[in-house]
Amino acid sequence: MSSDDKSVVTRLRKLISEGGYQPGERIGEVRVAEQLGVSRTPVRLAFRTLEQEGLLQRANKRGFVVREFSQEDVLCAVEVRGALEGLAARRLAERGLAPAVREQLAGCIARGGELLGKGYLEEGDIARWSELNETFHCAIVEATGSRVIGDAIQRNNHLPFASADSIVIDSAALDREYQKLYLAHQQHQLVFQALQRGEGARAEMLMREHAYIGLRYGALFGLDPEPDAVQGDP
Amino acid sequence: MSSDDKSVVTRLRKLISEGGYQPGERIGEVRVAEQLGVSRTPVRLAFRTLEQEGLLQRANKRGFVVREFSQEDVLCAVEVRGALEGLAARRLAERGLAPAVREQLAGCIARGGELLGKGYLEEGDIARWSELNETFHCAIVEATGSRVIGDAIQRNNHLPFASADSIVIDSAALDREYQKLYLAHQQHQLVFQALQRGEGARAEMLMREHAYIGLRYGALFGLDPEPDAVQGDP
DNA sequence: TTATCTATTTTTGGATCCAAAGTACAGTGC
DNA sequence: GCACTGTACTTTGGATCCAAAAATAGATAA
Repeated sequence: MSSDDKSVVTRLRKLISEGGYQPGERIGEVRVAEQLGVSRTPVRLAFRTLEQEGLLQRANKRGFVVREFSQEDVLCAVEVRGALEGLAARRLAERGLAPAVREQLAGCIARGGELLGKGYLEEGDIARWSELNETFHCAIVEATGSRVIGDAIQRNNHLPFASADSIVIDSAALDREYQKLYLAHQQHQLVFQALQRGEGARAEMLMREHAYIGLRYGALFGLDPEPDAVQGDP
Repeated sequence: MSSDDKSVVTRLRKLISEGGYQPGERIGEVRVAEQLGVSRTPVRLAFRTLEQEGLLQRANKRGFVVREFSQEDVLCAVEVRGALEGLAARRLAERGLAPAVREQLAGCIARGGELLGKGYLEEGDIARWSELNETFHCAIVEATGSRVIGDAIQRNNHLPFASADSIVIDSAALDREYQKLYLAHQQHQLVFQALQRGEGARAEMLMREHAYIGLRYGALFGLDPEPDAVQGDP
């Protein structure tokens, strides 16, 4: 009753990640069902999905608790993504870029250059970057052909702060965020270069390093010296 | 009715991987429910879990189909495991081996040496190797501390032919399988050496290469020149 | 003869009901 | 006063029921 008809899994995921339930807290079916205005059945289904995604954890033979993520876990998730996207990039470089993919990646980079060419960042730019960044990363993964790597990345991305577009946060320091995005843009260009030249190892390593951008690159520009937000809202 | 009380997910996973349902085939709730002697509810729950694991795939807005895996998919899954276990090994090497872990790994290697020391392979040896191999790999992953990498590997392992102990098959050519296992044993020793010395990059690369052993090493010993079993029955 | 529209049937998704397992609380005995 | 046990309540898991959506088959018209 209380909201739109987005899938229960999505809504519950959001509910958890926005702090509706604290990490480590027990999460009950009935309460969630009431909160989402549905019966217990879809909630139970969603619990299983979220368990597999790693957001929920089976409590001692009895129900689920919200999984808590340490700094270490977030780092691991980022490194996992780096490893997997690196793998995808290497495979793509080794097999050669299909023209369509080449086009798509070039398009992303062109749009990125446009976006950052004016030398500063506006409010809407963040969303635009996020979108093209997403497209860039997805294009590389999808070009792998097989869904196996993509699925692995997808599952990992459900963990908090693991996905590729959990970068820009501090919209009060847009000037410094600009520098970070510019560096990201340059890394995209380098990855693209390596992919075009068939430099598999280089593409892989660039992609792996690129994964750290949301986690370790803030320090370069005086941003978030110690990021301590672990789960949930920006 | 028709079987023991193992979890529905496990039984259904086995049912699928043993060819009860063909890859690409639509899988219906009612039929599975009847086959397993349970109601539709637990089957629906299991479907969601298996969907996340990648064994099932949503048919366009209507039910599920059994996912089909190409040779390419199997290769991808193996490479994903290599990338992730490599990551785990690197982290472990960089952080140093805790004495307990060192002990456990050394134990695995000692048992492996014992097993292969006699120069040939007996029937029960395969199960023994499988068990110690499992222990070795798990120990490295678990020593990472964070569950994130372990979960990612675990999920990947549910894909057919992806897990670390899908190696030995041909029990009619035990002599040649012996050579493969011996090479695996040597690789374990090298990984252990690298871990002890804190050689992160080496440990990672060794582990990545080691992942191929179930897929590409048969050719060295005149085994399975073209493995074409993909999903399910031999 | 074929294509399209409609009706029936099949099947999934959601809600409710029932049983079983676990937990908490209270009472009693040592 | 503390511990143990029994009972009641909470909560999950499984089964059944109902509705809605899609597929299939049939019929009619072009």
